[in-house]
Amino acid sequence: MQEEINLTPTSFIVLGLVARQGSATPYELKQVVAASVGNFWSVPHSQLYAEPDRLAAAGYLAREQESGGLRRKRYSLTDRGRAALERWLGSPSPQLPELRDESLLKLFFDADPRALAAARRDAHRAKLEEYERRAELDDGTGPRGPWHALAAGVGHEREWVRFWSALAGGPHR
Amino acid sequence: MQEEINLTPTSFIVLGLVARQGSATPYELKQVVAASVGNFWSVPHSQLYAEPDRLAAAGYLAREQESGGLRRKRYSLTDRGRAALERWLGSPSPQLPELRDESLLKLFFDADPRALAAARRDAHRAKLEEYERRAELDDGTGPRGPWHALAAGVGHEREWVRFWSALAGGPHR
DNA sequence: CCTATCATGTAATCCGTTACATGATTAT
DNA sequence: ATAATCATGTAACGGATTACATGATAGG
Repeated sequence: MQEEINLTPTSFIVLGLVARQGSATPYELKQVVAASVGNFWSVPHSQLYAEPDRLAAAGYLAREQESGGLRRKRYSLTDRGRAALERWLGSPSPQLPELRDESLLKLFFDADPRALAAARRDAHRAKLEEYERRAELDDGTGPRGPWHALAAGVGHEREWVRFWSALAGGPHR
Repeated sequence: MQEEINLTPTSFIVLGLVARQGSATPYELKQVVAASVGNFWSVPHSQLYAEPDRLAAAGYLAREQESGGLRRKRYSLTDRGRAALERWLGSPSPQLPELRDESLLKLFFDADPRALAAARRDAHRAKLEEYERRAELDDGTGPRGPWHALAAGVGHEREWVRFWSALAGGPHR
């Protein structure tokens, strides 16, 4: 009777955000994804409508129809969902993530480094500055997870600014 | 008569490798992907059978059946394929890549940082050492693209070793 | 000779992307 | 009022992953 599904990272983004909010509608998920985790793992809004239903069908979320005018669907964690989230949080991730940077592919296949590098440097610089601004706003209250993730993002962007800058500036061939 | 397809990064990996090799069979592609670009953008072998056919149907690759015992399919670039590859190499990549690091998701959702960090640090350290070994082997001949990509990988892994080490070692909460 | 691994594919499923669509709010 | 944007979805398609399958080669 309960559908068997396998849980993807998208699933855990939904479960994690619903856990943090207590309950959420797809549109609320869209908002909070955009403002937080979407910076390093974005989810198109259509998924934020489809995925909660998938999770509900498998018993990880409870779904209630609001009775008000919009009759929106609101989701909250079931015990099963909370357990799955906890298990995931406690388990190691065996695979290293892949870069999957299209510019790096182009570089690999001998695109002109100078031409690539300047644009990439600027793009990463802009992202870096955005993160740094955001980091300044953090007041130290609230969960530490997002703060750590932000710190990771800063380091990451900084490294890429370094790499592409070096390539844009100095090198010979 | 010619199918319309849109070209994904996987397409360009195939086109780029076929260009570099002159011609290739799916199995050869599998080998060379594993040894090179697969380090930062892997492609499952089934795709390396399907994708060349897709590209051939759209006129980007020519396909010939070998007459020998195995009758393997061998692909080579058409003018159309070469043009598409060149166009791609010369165009900028507008989007910044996303991290999509599952460990970072867990960190974001308040998994225990210490537990995560030690394992991540070691994994990235191993990858870093592999890259550094490979970099030593490079003799400076051959195309510069892969060399640059390797340098990027070294910087990237080094940064992650730094980040996770800091998290595993010092921090307080 | 037998077994394990290499080599070479095909098939099914499914998640994710993209496009389409429409009612509600806000701005002008 | 009208236009624009916000809010809330649905539908179609396709590429990617996973699983299945089988012939060749090499090791024991």
